[in-house]
Amino acid sequence: MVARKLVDDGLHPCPIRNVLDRLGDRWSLLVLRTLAPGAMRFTVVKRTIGDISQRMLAQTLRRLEQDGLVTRTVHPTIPPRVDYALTPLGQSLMEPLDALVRWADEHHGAVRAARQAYVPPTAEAA
Amino acid sequence: MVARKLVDDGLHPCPIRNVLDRLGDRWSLLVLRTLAPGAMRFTVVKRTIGDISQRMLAQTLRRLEQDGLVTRTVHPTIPPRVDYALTPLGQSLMEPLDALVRWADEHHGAVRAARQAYVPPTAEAA
DNA sequence: CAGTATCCAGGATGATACTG
DNA sequence: CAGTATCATCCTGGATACTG
Repeated sequence: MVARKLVDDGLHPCPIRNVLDRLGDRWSLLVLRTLAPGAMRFTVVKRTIGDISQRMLAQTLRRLEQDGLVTRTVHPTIPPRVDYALTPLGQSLMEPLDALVRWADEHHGAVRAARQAYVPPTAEAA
Repeated sequence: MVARKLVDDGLHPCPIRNVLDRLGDRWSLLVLRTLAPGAMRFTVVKRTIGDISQRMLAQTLRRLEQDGLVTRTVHPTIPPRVDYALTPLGQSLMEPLDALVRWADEHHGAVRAARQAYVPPTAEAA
């Protein structure tokens, strides 16, 4: 989802779409899952995901924090150190999320196969 | 997810991201859920969702069909009639999907509250 | 009815550079 | 280290018009 301003008030009339739209961006779910094992520093999250830009990670973490899914803890040291962790709310999301991931894991074979076998409707020239 | 070409080969190295990226667009999950009760005509799906354009619905249905989640049945009548329905694979997705929706339904209150209470880090001028 | 083709705007994302 | 600011890009999705 995507073109709709993801950063807006998040006030889609339908509460489900309201929440799901946020998780539907490219990184939220991934970041959430990365944090699942426990608190982690900014850089570690970045390295773990690999192909996320500093900008996107910061932005995503902000939104997750804003939604109450993640906490941000600043350690006043030099160099600075900031830890991110799931809140109880964030952890409660892990369960349904894991279920979805499990589905993806179990069925991606079928999906790939379907994509392979797919013949566009236009070719109905039988 | 979003900026990445959703229509690409869908060959993200990680199978989970590969599948999830597809479902992460603005309409897929919604269309899937709309079809959950049973086969439905194009127009009915469109009306049920309400705020989806003809273009987006057609495109979304195509992708779902391509991924083996939905079937497309053409009745050679005039005017034409096309029914869409979930495949067994599509139905198997309903379960984890419902779990996610249930989560959203149960916790959107908490999320909204968090958004309300949120104070951006910059304001740390205590 | 069920789509497809085209045009267009907004926005999500990435790269780069700079700061505390 | 942990960000923020800015710039450029290119995708997503809406609107509209046309077809079988």
